[in-house]
Amino acid sequence: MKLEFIPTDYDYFDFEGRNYIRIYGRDEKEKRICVIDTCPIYLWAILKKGVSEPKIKKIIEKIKKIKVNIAGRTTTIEKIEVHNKNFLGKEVKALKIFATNYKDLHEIADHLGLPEIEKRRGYDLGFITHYIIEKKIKPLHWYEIEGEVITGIENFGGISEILDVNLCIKLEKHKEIQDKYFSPKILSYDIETDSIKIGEGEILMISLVGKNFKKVLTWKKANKKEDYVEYVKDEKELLEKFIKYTREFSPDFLVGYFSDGFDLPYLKARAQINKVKLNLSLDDSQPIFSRGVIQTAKTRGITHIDLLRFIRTVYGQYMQSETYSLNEVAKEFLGDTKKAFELKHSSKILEKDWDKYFEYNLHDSVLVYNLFEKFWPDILEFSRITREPPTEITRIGLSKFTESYILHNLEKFNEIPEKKPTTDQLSERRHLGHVEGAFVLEPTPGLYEKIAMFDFTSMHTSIIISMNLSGPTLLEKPEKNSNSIETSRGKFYFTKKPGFIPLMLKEIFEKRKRFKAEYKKNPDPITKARSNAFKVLSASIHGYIGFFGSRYYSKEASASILAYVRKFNMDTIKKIEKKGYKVLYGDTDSIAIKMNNSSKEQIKELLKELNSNLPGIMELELEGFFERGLWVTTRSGKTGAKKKYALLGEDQKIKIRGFETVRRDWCPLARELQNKVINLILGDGDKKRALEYAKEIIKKIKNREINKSSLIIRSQLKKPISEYKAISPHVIAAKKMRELKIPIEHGALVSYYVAETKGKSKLIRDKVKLPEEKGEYDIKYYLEHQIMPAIENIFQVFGLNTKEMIDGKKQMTLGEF
DNA sequence: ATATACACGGATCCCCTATTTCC
DNA sequence: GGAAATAGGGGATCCGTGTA
Repeated sequence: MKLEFIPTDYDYFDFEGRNYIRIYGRDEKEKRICVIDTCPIYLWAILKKGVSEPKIKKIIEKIKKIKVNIAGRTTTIEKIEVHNKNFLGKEVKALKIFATNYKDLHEIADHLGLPEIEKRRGYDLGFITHYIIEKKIKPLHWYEIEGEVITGIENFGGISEILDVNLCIKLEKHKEIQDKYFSPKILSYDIETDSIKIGEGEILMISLVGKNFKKVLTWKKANKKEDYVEYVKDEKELLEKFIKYTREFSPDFLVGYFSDGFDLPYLKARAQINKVKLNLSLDDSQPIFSRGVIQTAKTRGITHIDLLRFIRTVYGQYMQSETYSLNEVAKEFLGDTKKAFELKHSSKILEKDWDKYFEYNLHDSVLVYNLFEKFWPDILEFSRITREPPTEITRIGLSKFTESYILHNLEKFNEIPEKKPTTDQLSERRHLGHVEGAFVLEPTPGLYEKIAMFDFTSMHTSIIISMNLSGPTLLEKPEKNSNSIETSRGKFYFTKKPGFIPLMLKEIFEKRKRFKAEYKKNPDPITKARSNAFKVLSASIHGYIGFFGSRYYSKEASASILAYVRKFNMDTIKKIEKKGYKVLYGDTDSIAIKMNNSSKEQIKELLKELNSNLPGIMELELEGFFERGLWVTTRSGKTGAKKKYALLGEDQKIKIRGFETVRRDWCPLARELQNKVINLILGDGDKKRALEYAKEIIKKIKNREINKSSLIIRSQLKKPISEYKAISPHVIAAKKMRELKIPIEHGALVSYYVAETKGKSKLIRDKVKLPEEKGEYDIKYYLEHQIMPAIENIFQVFGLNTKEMIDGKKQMTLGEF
């Protein structure tokens, strides 16, 4: 049997003591295929230098006798080969030890404590990763495969009987073929329940949305019945129908939003109560829940994806949304929002409102479906680039992205993979403390005209590549013809012989450049996603090297990268100043210059000259020209504030960084006022209006004319309530919520306002009230702690003392500017 | 536990000293 | 009169959220 095949998911099973992989996917006719295969299973034993040939032979004989008995199976050594390999960039002689079961490699490694063996590696990758590296059947690539169709009970104990696929094939041959379009079958779902606590209330309804498929399953009958609503008898039937429809639709991806943490655990809990088997996987198994801090719920074949987790890791840092609620995220990426519906306990929902609830529930699944379509190119590209299946890459963090890429690309360098750090190493690394980071130039507060902004293109990345920085390229002692850098942890030397990490990064960097250009020439979601995936990967390597949990961790390399970052930025600033320009500000990789009377051409000429002196692939770029820029003092008023500025672009767009107006832990009133003030000053140059506007707001606060919703302060609970050492206002708000039985877990966003209270306490936390709580807002607090701090420093730039603004003792005139 | 460091700024914590209160 | 309680100042620390 010969067919075209694209893998979407992998799992594995044991048969007669050996590991077999199961690859789920589709053929060119969109039929469901399961491919069964196995691969050589082995680990590496790196030999000490200078072990003689006869000695090696002896060791091999010894190792061959190793037998491991675990969990009722016996794993034996199949064969041993001697190879010349590289480990951390150095040539080594290593034994490739083949065994029958991947899970037992760890145990075998424990039996290899021979004096001639230096290190044991390559047994901790996970069998699926190992298989993909070994056989190169990568997720979401097309293959022409040949194999025997498995039928009947003889093969693997009747596996084909259980699997709900069109065809089950034992792989014999495979060949990667030219990429072609693949559109996965998607089914999104969302549940509505009577309690937010997992399993505590009944599931009221479940919506399902796929291509040409819309359904809301419910046991609650309403007045008006839309076509998509299907009534069932009770919760048990609701669950059964959900499973039935899902299996019938047979999607590649079953997609939810926060469904690892809510929908699927809830379904599991209710299924248990109702004695229903939640067999959503193609092998008839139930979702597997892992115990980690963030719960995951994995299914096989019909792959469960929690879209929230992917969006959070990949786009979190770049998102405008202040929360990860489906509503905000959908608004940002789709321009669509949830249907308005006030969630209540089912007993309190009026008869006439149920059909609205159904519509609301359906629309949530529609949003999730559309979001998945939007992010599918990203999932596809990340999966292809890191060679890990979607079920993994939608759940891992940035360090794992990088690590997967490295592990899957080691072969080109003949490298043996480094192992994960042990618990001891982890605590040791964590105790090393921080390395000195980037340099930030203190600005002189003021309003400036005509500004040019320079920045280094992918600064950390280009430094790693240009200076050949990484753990394996670090030299133990100084050598001639090496790069060296003075850091806070001493002077470090790096070989000039290109290391595999800088080389890999160079490839990523060049691909990123190429795909970015491709995207600009031919903008479509795929080229955009590809460009973005390489951008994320490229930007994460530096963090990965400095991350204590990584396989290729190096504090020395991390310190050196940052030392170079400081050096290049400071040197460039000095050179610019030498040319007679004033440098207004600089942060890490950026430099803001006052243009004075220079033309744009002259600035570009300066840039060209600066670039001619930069090493390797390093490049300084023109970020843009700006008409005006505003820098303020810190609250103490003694120094210029870093990481806080506003720029007016030539396109009249205002770019605000760091100011309270961009921070979600300030009340909307203060944020909007500050935004308005900055806009008036920067855009129209209208200080008078800005001042008047501020005064108006102050008056309104005093007269209690401000709507409470403008005064709500939001803050995230970053850990369990009990772990807080300092009981701050938002912790009190969280405690209040808990008292009201509103489920509150860490990670939740807490809202509150500061109210006037009778008590004498000066602590703000004693004035905290929840938004629903009755009370009058505290005029003094909002004036002194929200409004004034947001605008004071800005007016101060113009020499205006705002101290008297609140009590209005002194009438301010424009003359004071 | 799940990429890094720098930075701001609010609020509380904590220690010290001065003042007030209580017996 | 003397001990204990309280107030207030100020630096240290905690905490969340930004920038890069």
